[in-house]
Amino acid sequence: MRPLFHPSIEDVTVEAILHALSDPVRVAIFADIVGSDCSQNCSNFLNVSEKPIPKSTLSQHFKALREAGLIRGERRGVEMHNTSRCAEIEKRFPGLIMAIVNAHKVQLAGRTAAGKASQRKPAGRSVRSKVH
Amino acid sequence: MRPLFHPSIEDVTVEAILHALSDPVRVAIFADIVGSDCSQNCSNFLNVSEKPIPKSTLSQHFKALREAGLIRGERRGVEMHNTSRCAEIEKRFPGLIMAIVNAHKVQLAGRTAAGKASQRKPAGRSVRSKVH
DNA sequence: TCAATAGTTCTAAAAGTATGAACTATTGAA
DNA sequence: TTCAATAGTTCATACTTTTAGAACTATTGA
Repeated sequence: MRPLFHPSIEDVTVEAILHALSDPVRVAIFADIVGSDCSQNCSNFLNVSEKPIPKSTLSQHFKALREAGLIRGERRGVEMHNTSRCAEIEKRFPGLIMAIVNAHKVQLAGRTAAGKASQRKPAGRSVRSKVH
Repeated sequence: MRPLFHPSIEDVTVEAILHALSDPVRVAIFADIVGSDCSQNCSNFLNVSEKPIPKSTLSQHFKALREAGLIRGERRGVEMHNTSRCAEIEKRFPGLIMAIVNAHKVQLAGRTAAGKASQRKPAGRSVRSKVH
């Protein structure tokens, strides 16, 4: 178990950030870490989606967020303590994180409203499970 | 050759936008379309990267941008006319596109400066070609 | 009608992602 | 201590997505 890799802020790229946050599970995790910016560990996120997510998958998602420079993971005894690197990223790419987190709120609000109004499922196809 | 698909603005998702713009070639294309928001066709982009990009790949990139709702493609005689859907997206997700395009400018500026100062290649590993 | 041009679609290979199983590290009890 | 429990990582492999050459389609102008 080699120590976790965290890129230094100059090595953080927009592409990596966008890629990391283009996955619904990862934004959910990230939004949560940003929201309550304190103790957060993997097992809290076993149910971010409808289906429970296997822990190996979750671990990979955390790795993706870490390596994109979005979060910092630190071992606290037996579990993991994750914090967002918002402040650093804000300096490097002003407004980026805010805009993305905001857009997600808008989208979620829209979906909730639509669901309440007509009890239908969201129309948008998932990026990941799209059939070509 | 079925007519090109364009999602209606309500069906555009943040995930799809981020995913589309998490590819260096696609942001380059998109930034270009946004910048000079007029006639733009695929063959103008055969050299956006160091290596020339095959036209089938380019076509797929344009498709990705279209299906994410970022651009609109319209046939103009023998070639394609692409325009950004920034205005619509700005209404749905205020500030999102601006922040992303901006972040890319910052990154590009940083890389150019670093290159001029020390003639070294950018340190960041590509998201796409990362070895695990 | 035909050649040239611009782009799409098809297909197979390459790259990336998900997940069960095995493994590692830390803690707190017996 | 030693050991079981807990939390997370790594490995192997199946599955999905992306890439790019080849074949195809649509439009134009000679």
